[in-house]
Amino acid sequence: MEKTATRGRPREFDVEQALGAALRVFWDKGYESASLTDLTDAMGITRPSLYAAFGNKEALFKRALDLYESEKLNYIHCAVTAHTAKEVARRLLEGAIDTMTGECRGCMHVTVSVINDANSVREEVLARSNSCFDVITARMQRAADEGDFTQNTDVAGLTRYLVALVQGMAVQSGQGATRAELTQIMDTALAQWPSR
Amino acid sequence: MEKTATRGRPREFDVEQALGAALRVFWDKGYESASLTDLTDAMGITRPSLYAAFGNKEALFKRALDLYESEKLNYIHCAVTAHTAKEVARRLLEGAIDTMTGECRGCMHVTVSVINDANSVREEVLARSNSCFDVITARMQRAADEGDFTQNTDVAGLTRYLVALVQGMAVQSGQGATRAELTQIMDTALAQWPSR
DNA sequence: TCTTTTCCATATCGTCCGGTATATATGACG
DNA sequence: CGTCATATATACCGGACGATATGGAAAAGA
Repeated sequence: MEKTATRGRPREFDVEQALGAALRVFWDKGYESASLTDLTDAMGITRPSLYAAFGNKEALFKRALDLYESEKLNYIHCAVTAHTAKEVARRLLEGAIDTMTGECRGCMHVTVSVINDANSVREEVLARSNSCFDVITARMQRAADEGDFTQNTDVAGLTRYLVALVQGMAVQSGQGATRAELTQIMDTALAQWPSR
Repeated sequence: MEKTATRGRPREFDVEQALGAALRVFWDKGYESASLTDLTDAMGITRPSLYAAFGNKEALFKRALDLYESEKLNYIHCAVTAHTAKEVARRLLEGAIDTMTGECRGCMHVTVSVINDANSVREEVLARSNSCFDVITARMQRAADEGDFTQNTDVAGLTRYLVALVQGMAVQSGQGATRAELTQIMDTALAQWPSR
């Protein structure tokens, strides 16, 4: 999609690196609270360079969101390949902990969607958040069909429950919880999981 | 604390009612995203009236936070009076659902604390959030001392787990989850609870 | 009624916001 | 080298932000 224009003065900064820096800012502050000054400072570029490379703040955010999902939420698609529902849950919670104790705290979907602001970006994040939910629901439904649960289990409820745990860990992580404390949550949940 | 000055022209609006309106705005939008225009529109007063009655935006927020805790989070102090740990959990989750499906969605503590902004108000909210956590921890520790759990239970972990569920429900509620969907989460959690 | 006190309405302050116009620097191509 | 296309740097735009100065309206006390 990027034009490989050789004509003219070449760009002095690395677009992917700048995008990574922008992601970290949005991840921390959400959309509205991340100012252009925050962004350009973190990206090490000037305002006109940002607009030339990405269009505007909203387009930059969507690019950052794509990067977030492909690099930071890939653990979800990885987790659903596990062979049992409990192993799916374990990998989901572990993946969440790894992501949330890495370069930034919390979850970008949560951070952006929690504020009931009428900004255009929230709808996009909600849709993507629901998409993650659907992936897990489908996997849990398969587990139910395969007789993976010890008792009659409400699949939608169990999925919502699992996602709520991840979102709760995101909140606590953003509030300063350590990796050990997040692991306590995971261990407590897995000790109660309704299947082998 | 309010001066009962009979001298001069009396105030034309009801302070408590205006405070309730301000609470709903902060509850929806958090601190920074709630503009003075949002607030005065909802409160039905003008800017100078707001400043005369409450001092400034930050002071108004703290007053609203007090109101939120005394009117909306009282279910926590009510829940910990239950006789078993499981009943405590049930009342906590039920109270959370009731609060989050009332006049506003989500949890004000969550909304304000997820944004990693350096504003002065966040620290206050984090402290109060931790205070809620401590109340539940103390109750769960008592339950453990009274032999309330079926297996050896990590009290801090179980508390974090329970709080994570409430916070996750807050996130989903803010994302549009219905009361029935939140109840699914509660039912799933209680069906697995590690005690009678 | 007159003074005092406080409230309300309007208009405005300085600052930061997202976004851009203008001018200059730099490198590819002929 | 000269030309052209594009990047960068500076300074700026209109608008929204939190907060206030100012002036008139209204009610209590003398």
